[in-house]
Amino acid sequence: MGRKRLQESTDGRPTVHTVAARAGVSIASASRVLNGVGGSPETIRKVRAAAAEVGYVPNAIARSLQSQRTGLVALAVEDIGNPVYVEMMRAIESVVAASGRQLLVHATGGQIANETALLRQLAHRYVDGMIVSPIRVTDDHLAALVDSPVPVVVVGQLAADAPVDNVRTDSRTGVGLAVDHLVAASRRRIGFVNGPLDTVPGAARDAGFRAALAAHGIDLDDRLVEVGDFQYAAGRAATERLLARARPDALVCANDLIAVGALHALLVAGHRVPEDVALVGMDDTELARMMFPQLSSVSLGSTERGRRAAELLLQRIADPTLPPRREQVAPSLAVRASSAAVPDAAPLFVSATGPAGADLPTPRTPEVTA
Amino acid sequence: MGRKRLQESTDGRPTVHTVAARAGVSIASASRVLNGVGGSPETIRKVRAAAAEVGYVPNAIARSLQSQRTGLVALAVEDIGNPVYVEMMRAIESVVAASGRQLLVHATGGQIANETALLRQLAHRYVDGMIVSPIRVTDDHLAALVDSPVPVVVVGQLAADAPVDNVRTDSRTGVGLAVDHLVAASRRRIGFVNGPLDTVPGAARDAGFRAALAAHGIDLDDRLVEVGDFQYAAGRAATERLLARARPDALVCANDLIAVGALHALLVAGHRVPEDVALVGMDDTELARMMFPQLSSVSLGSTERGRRAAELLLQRIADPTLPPRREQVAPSLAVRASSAAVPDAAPLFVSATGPAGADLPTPRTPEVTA
DNA sequence: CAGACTCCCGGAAACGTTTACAGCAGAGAG
DNA sequence: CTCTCTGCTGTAAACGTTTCCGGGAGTCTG
Repeated sequence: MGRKRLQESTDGRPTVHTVAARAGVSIASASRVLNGVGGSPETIRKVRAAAAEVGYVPNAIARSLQSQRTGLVALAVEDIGNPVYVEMMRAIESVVAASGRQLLVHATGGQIANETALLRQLAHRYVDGMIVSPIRVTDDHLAALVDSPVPVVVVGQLAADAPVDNVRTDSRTGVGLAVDHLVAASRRRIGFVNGPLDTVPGAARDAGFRAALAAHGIDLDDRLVEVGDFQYAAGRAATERLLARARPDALVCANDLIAVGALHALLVAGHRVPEDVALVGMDDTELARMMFPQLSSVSLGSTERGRRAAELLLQRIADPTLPPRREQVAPSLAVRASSAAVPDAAPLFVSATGPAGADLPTPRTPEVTA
Repeated sequence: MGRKRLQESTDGRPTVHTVAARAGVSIASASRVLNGVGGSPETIRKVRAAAAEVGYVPNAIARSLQSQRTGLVALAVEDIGNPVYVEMMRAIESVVAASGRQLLVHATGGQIANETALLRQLAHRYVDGMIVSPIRVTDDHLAALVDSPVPVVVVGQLAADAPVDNVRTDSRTGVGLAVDHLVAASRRRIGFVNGPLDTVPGAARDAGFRAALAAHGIDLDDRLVEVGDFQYAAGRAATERLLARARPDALVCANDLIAVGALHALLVAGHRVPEDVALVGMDDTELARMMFPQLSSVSLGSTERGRRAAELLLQRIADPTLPPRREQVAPSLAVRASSAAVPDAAPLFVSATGPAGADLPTPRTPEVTA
């Protein structure tokens, strides 16, 4: 038997050397066969057999070191519990998988240190590229993005001159759609439950809300504005605070999680939705359709943004010399039962009536692209 | 300037060679300084300066090839949109992060081919270990798990003799808790909305439901059992089918997503929850608390299972010779408004009454560990 | 002042793979 | 029969890092 220089046969996993020795060929031939390129029938047979016998499995890291690519793409979002990121992830995944790569998701928990550390660490070549959707952006952060060793695409607002591929939407305008819709439905005491103002989306949505009210000549009543986290619990608590001091006839929420919290707070407090208070969320996630009544929501095109981000990333991986590009996805409004303008005689929120026809007032996702 | 043998200064990224040459030291010294081990003050200064000047960033892949560890741990679940996995992920993440590693999440989409492929591919050393929660397990699958080149921990039911670290719960018993609770509340026409029977959890829950009814001497009415996916839409559709042919006074759902779908179907059909139909979900996720009324739910200890799985994995990574271990987490029942036994005079599902005290009937997660 | 000890340094090997290159045998063409 | 071409093979270099090891300089001890 050719036992010339086998690797540690004691515990080490088999390498291409092991297979080559066992098959009685050189490592070059073994590698070629294992990669399906070249090799005589006899060699192929011997190598295949040897590989199977020792249970050879190639070391992807060594391969990557050689090929300079890992076939992995990462997505970093702050909170994987937010369904909007799930939708985005699904869109990205389908594009990425189609290119033969795999998608890895990393939750940063929103801590900025975490996110920069991730960028500096993960991007140190473990992945071929990365899509990141930061909710806070510092200069430090931006610097890490710009001189990342691997291609990065940012989903979300970014400084106009940042030399980074960027897919954005206009949530400022998005909030405007919600306000327009509510005003058209004769609501005037429109409240707003927002996320933290020191975040990029929080700030944009606040600006959008103020601008929209102004455009309709409505004075902003500060008691109708509350701020919390972009989470369910915070949304519910913020709404409770708001309801304790004001009497809105409509509520715009900065995302669907907050809107669900608001809905809960409203119902617990005995308000009818939409009769007493109309409710509009944002992001138009599956969650909005899961509620009863179903929630109107401003779509920021998460799926579309995810798809485009993935495409930008793949293109940049293919050609790193491309100039930075920026794409924009327009918001739209999905009107559902939680804000449908209905006559008082036909309340949408039925609780103890007959079954027949009760489903009617809950329209199936009528998309009003305003 | 010592321009002896710099790497391709044209486009290639700086390597430790670049830094060493620029600092006028050997690559060994450069590496030592960059790793913070050894080096004279002067050398340290020179290397640090050189590294900063060229913007050196270590190649993690090369480092991993040498050290045989990547510092990455993967979690593979079928559907990242299911909040139960989000909870599990959070628990795992906190343990993994504490060990200085990073967690990557991969959604398999439930396709078994996908999952085995992932195992065979990702586990080819890109990660130091992997936690996987399969909902279907074939022999092929099991084989891939057993001779995975990296440590694997399975969350979920597995053949008793499978030599794989395993954290499980007893969802069979869990369903029993729900049925016991409903029977105690004088419900007798108890329906069941399950996931696919060819999945491990689906089969276990089906068995649990039948056993529990039998234990209470209740004959199973097949019209009260429906099957769909473990998803919201499927749960809603399945419940609609069930309601079209039967008249349950309680519904047990195989997970919270299904339960939310069932709630929607019930409310749309005009049934009051819990007066007309009591509802119990499973997994006790955040989603259950987000609903109105809040859903009772059988906790399968997702957080606990995630934590334990992560600990098992870290221990196995530290010592791969450990014998396979199996841990079990007991289910418990969280009773909330959707199944609270209340006198008819004080309906839980208030829809248009005053605000004061209306929150009372919605208890804050009273854990009844039966 | 000699010896032992400490500290730092550079050369070289190693991790496991892919691949450029050259050698070699066999086959077909002239 | 010789020349060329084709197809396969093995040697060795490369990817970028860490680390073992031997050597040299300096310091402390006796």
